[in-house]
Amino acid sequence: MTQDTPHLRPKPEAAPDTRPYHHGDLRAALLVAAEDELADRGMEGFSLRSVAKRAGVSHAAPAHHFGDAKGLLTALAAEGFRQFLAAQAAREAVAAPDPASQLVAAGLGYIDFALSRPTLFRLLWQSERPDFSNPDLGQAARAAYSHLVDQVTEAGGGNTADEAAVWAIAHGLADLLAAGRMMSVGSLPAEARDAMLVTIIRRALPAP
Amino acid sequence: MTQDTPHLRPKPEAAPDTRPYHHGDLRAALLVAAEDELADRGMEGFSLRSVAKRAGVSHAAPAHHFGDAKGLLTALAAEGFRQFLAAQAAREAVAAPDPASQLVAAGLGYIDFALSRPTLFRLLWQSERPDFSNPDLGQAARAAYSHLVDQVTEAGGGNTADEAAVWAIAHGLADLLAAGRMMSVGSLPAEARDAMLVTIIRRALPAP
DNA sequence: TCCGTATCCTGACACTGTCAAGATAAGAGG
DNA sequence: CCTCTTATCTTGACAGTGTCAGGATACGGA
Repeated sequence: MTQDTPHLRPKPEAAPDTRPYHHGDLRAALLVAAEDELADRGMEGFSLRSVAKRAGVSHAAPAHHFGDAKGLLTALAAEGFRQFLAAQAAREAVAAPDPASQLVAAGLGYIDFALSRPTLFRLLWQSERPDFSNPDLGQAARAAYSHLVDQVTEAGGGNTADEAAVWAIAHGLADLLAAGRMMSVGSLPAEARDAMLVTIIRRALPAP
Repeated sequence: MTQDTPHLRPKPEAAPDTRPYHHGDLRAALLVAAEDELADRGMEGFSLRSVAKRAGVSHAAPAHHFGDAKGLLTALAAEGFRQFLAAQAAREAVAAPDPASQLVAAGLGYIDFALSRPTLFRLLWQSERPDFSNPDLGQAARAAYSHLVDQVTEAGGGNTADEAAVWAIAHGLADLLAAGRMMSVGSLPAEARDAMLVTIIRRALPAP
């Protein structure tokens, strides 16, 4: 949900030409700005001062809401994990109700998320910047894992190998496609690409 | 901006500064120092000045050999891809000679590399810092991909889905294990872990 | 109304990467 | 042996970064 930041965002009845001293909902605005920053400059070009500038606020303002940069990225990662689960749920909602189809749909949602928000995907899975001992983030991350385990169990798998195989193949596809490294699949048109992904993911499913 | 910082740096005339003005093989030393830096401080804590300090050289010395930080990381990534292939070759050398076993061995080598050098693995596959249009790096990266395609072809698979499935499952396992996210597999003792990985990778192999 | 306090700003510091200019050593040609 | 050229390395500077300290502002009760 990248917003286009056209101009100021005053409360409708506020003074039109002067930005109020108090932002109103700076915390949410900073999270939006942080995701825009990640999308624009990548994980390694991320700058806290630039995020503050995007939100139209001084360079030290984020500290009051998030402590430091790690705190901001921790909050963003927690929100990201929730949206990550939502992307899977969106695919599951339009898939056949049998467990195997639901599991494949979850894999497609996994990949959808990585393709539509590649840098946020990296923040969740590969970055060392979020604080994963944070309770909120830890809970959000565990929820994602639990969802996988539940789906595999319902699809008939019960052991470690079943879980790991499905997880690894979905994650591997997501990561390689998000990084633009798997062009043989990534350059296909959306429909053909989805069909290909379904074929691949089905290989890792527990044998019936 | 520390202009009047007291430089308490007594260059001892009496004490022999045995370090010669010219290093001798600074380029190689910087590559070693850079990998140490990545291993110690992670991808996001990497500092060019710190690398120079590790090599016992001034902060601007790396510029002459690599241009800028991107240049250093590009050279390191090229070297990394060659070691990445070497890790696969090491596993292949001790595996059965049939194509399927060789392909599984390559997958184990893929994972070995990610586990023994996790940050370097990220530099190769997820970082935006290396310049992948660099000829040397491009060639090294293509060699890794060609090796995969060759192995899959010999193992009887010929289509895109075959290649992608094996690649994705090896890469997914490597990335999740290197990040410490797949503890159900990662916490196993080495021998049991390898057996588990073989079981998982075989699922993605082309059907005979 | 008034005041406590959450919110936000300004200024400073130690870092970072990169550029410019000078110092030093190695090697080639006489 | 002596100069000259060139590659190598150092020093110093600048803008940008994250974070801390202290001051300014305005919201929300009392």
